[in-house]
Amino acid sequence: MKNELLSIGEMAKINNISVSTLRLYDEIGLIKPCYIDSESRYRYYNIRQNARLDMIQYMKALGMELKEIKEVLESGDTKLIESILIRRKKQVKDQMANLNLQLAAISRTIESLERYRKSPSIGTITIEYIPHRKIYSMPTSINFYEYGIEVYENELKELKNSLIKHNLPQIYYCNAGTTMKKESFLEGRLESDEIFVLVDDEFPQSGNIKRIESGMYVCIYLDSFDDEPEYAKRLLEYCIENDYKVAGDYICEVLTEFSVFDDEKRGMFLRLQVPVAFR
Amino acid sequence: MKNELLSIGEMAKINNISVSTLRLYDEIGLIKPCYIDSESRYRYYNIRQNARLDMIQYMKALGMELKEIKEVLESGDTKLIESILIRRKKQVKDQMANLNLQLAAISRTIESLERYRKSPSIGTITIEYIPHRKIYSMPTSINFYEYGIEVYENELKELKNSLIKHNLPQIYYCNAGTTMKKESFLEGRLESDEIFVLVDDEFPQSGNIKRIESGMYVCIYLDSFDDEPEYAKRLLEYCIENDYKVAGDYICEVLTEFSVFDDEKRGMFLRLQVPVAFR
DNA sequence: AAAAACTCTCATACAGGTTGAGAGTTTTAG
DNA sequence: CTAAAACTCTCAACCTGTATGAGAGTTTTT
Repeated sequence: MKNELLSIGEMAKINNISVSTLRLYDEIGLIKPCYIDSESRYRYYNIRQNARLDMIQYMKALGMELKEIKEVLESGDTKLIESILIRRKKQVKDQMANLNLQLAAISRTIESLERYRKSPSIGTITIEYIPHRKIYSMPTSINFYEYGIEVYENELKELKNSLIKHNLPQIYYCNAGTTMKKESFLEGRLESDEIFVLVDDEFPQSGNIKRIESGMYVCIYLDSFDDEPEYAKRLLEYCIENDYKVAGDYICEVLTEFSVFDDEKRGMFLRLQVPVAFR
Repeated sequence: MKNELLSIGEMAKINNISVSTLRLYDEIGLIKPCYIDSESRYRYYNIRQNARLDMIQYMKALGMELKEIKEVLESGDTKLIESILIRRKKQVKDQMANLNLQLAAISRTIESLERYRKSPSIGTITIEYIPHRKIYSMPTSINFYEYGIEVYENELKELKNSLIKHNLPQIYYCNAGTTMKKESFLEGRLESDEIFVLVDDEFPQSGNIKRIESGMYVCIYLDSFDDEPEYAKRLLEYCIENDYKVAGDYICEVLTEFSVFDDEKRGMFLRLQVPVAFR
């Protein structure tokens, strides 16, 4: 080692960086060794070059790309740095907003899984208080009860595309459901009305957002769409037998949907529900 | 197109995903087309497969890796999903903490640049109120005024390594500085005392953190370390001439450091300062 | 002078795709 | 029915910011 000159390994060590990273930076011209032995091709650095390397690491910590860093270092233009930083600031904010959504979605999913494990067995009928909910919904264009799962899938796709088109976070797309008018339900006709996804309070307000009021609901649990007609019937019968007055529209809510068990069918856990009033 | 079957392009379109991504998912076994024409090798999907694709996209939105998603889908174990989600939750939180630091650092840097542009010309002497500051500092092991920039660089490196060793965010490493005892300054001896980086209030408390009190400071601006001795002398002379009583230790503060203009020297903007009391 | 430690170049791998070439297949228009 | 348009196939390369490793050469230490 010549006086004042640092080998690549030394330079790497004092800067807490790897040797290969230094070689990469040399290659792309971010920071070139101040001397290269013409015979051995060994790279040698001067300790003064730390300043530049610090700057590189600092900009990297700010989340800038190597390309941008190079550009900035080459131009020597503080205006350019600033504009990149301002852009970056926005990026970071977006990322944070995104992570917040993710976090909320993860929590919801974990809760959903817990509920799945603790949920009553298929066919159980309960009378429960359900807090108010917000939904993002669209009217169904076809009554999918008549046409089967394919049509339902299509409607769901459209709902999803609508989310995308309005630039809304798709991450909510997990707890979905459909509604049916009270009248249809009471008359035993299966006529889909709306399809929706549940959203939480942070969801941006928009035209398609509705609120489902809190209240007492009579519910029945099941695990397949195929069984919906039969279980809806049971639900209605139960209401009549027990003299509950149906007070609002019928909802078929997907509590948990983990299609991990089967490739073709939605692995589901559903709760059919109607709000009731006590006379 | 056969009835009920979707070509890869159609499947891609209704799921807002690219054709090549679908091919990739096929290749890694995430989702296989339900039918492949044995002659043309064209992939065909069933609309029911949307369920699985939805799940994949949902998990992706949760920040899971494709590998993890595959694992989960193959195992069909909700416990596994949950453990991955819990791990992921922690990751997301860490990332957010990181982004918060980044955001603060970016803001500081933008401010720093603004200050740089608006700063007085070299040699200007000012008397200003400076709010209190927090620093992360280490005593200098050698008086680098005697040995020059290389030694300073080394000290700075050690400070940085100390940050890393204590697992502290390196992102603060931008506004650095050194201090000198009041007595040394008054006697015109250049003797370095401490080297530091400025940190903000969110910085984790630790043994090396000190507070520099707010107050009135006499300051002189310059743009190179090399000029420090001369400008420190001028600062002292100014204090004496104007009968300001030096009330504390001397600080050499790096306001802006953008070594974009030169490979070898720190492109700097410095402010030498001493707190003063009015008699 | 030998051994240990270091460095060189070149190649490969990672994730999660995107892009493109060149060939073959299906659908549509006339 | 045929030609053109649109689609799809495979295979390969590219992106970022490194990490890892092979095999050869160089420097430092013993």
